[in-house]
Amino acid sequence: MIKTKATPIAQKLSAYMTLSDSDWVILKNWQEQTKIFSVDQDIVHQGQAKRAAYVLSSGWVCSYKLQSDGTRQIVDIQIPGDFLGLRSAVFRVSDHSFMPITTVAAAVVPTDDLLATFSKSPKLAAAILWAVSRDEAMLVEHLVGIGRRDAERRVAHFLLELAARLQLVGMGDRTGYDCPLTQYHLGDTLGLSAIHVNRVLRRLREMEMVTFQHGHVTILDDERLIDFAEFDASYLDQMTPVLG
Amino acid sequence: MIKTKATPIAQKLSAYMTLSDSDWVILKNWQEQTKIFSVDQDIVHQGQAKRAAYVLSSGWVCSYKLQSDGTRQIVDIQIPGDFLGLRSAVFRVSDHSFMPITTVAAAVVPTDDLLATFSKSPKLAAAILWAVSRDEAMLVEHLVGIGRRDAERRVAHFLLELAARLQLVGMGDRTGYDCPLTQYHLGDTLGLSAIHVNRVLRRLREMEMVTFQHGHVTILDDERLIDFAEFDASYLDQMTPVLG
DNA sequence: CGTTAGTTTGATGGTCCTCAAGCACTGTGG
DNA sequence: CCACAGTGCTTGAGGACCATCAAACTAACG
Repeated sequence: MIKTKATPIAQKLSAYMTLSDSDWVILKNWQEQTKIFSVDQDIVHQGQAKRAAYVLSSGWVCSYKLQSDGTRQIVDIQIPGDFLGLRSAVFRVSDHSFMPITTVAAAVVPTDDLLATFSKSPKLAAAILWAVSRDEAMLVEHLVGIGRRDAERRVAHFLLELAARLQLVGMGDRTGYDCPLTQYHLGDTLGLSAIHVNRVLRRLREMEMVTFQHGHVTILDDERLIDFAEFDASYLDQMTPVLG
Repeated sequence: MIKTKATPIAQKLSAYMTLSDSDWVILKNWQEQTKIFSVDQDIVHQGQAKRAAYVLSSGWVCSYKLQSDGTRQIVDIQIPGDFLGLRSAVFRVSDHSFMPITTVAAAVVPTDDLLATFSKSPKLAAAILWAVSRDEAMLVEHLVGIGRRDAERRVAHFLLELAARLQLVGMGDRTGYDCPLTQYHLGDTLGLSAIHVNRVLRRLREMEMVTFQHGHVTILDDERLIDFAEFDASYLDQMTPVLG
């Protein structure tokens, strides 16, 4: 298999376990039907005749919940290689909404295909379950961050998590990554006001640990930042399966 | 089937879908091996020869994460009928820890039995997946609460969620329920200090909406409380399956 | 009857929000 | 080519919300 042509999802899953040739073909076939979403155009699932999940092939998405007073809580940020609406493909949940942050290309995976994959390749099924499990671990970490970390650690931790995730799909390295999020996105993700996010970013910059300017996150002092944020990446990659 | 002998898990799942006689038997068989945990004795999964999940039959548990500075974030509260360590039965995740809040009786469900159940009864499998999905919806709602609700709404919302969950297993009604949580538990769950929780509870009491005293939550004004907390129970029960 | 766990209240201060305004950059239409 | 609007970033001032420290009180329990 030619690795340079690997889709983000294939890159991500193969970092977790060795995929067989047929697995690669299955993942490649998922790319057949692709949808494009443009910015600020809500990705809606309701009322579709055929229920489907998506896999992001390019672009960023956020899943969020709106409250009656107009405030928004971003629950999760999706980057290429991430699933989108996997649960809502199986359950008719009144769940969160999705909104593209950039222009997005997403592969459509019909529920039937997904279930077929599960029976065709138990290994791939395990890999997908791993990805889902990882998402939930991130959700827990997110909760801990908002509940029990101060603003600076919260921002630092989030930027580091993004770094780790992006590296897995080849969209960044130890020195940094491109990031289309605005300070409003950061605020709504971390339970802070955008204004406070700005001040926090300034302080982190002054501490010469990380900068976030012009759509690019630059990690100046890897080690000190990780130490400061008490970032422990184990929740992202130390998950090994019992079965398979 | 005699409903009075129903276990909490059976009660909960049957509220969601009609279970066949054989399903009831499977659930009953899960009760064969039961473990007792006493208060403050951590429930640990690591290093066990045979991996297993638990189903709470009585007592309350909390799952939490500790931080290096000593603060604790409670991620979820488990009540009778809830699963415990379902994911960590399948994945070797470095996940959160569990601690009993009261003395706890938990049915041990070996991973093998669980997987066997999935193939034996697709309907029961769907019901279990529903329960898991519901847990994640609660996690999301928890995140939104901590991120974007003020302390009073946060407490009110949490007490209402507990009410709804407990009613499903017959441990409470519209007027209230017994609750073994301390104000420290509430604080660590909601990202508040226990002291502030106390003040908030006093205010809610003075507003004559809800009281929490002597281990009992009394809902004084159902309607006004729901309105105040902007509590929308749909994330708890409006989830219907696409399949099955 | 002393000990411990949990609740309650007061005082003080810090973190973070809100309001307000200025700045930089981008794309658009006259 | 430039005015202008729109979006996002930046900084300041003032204040609300909630944490922390301290201490008294109550209930449960051996």
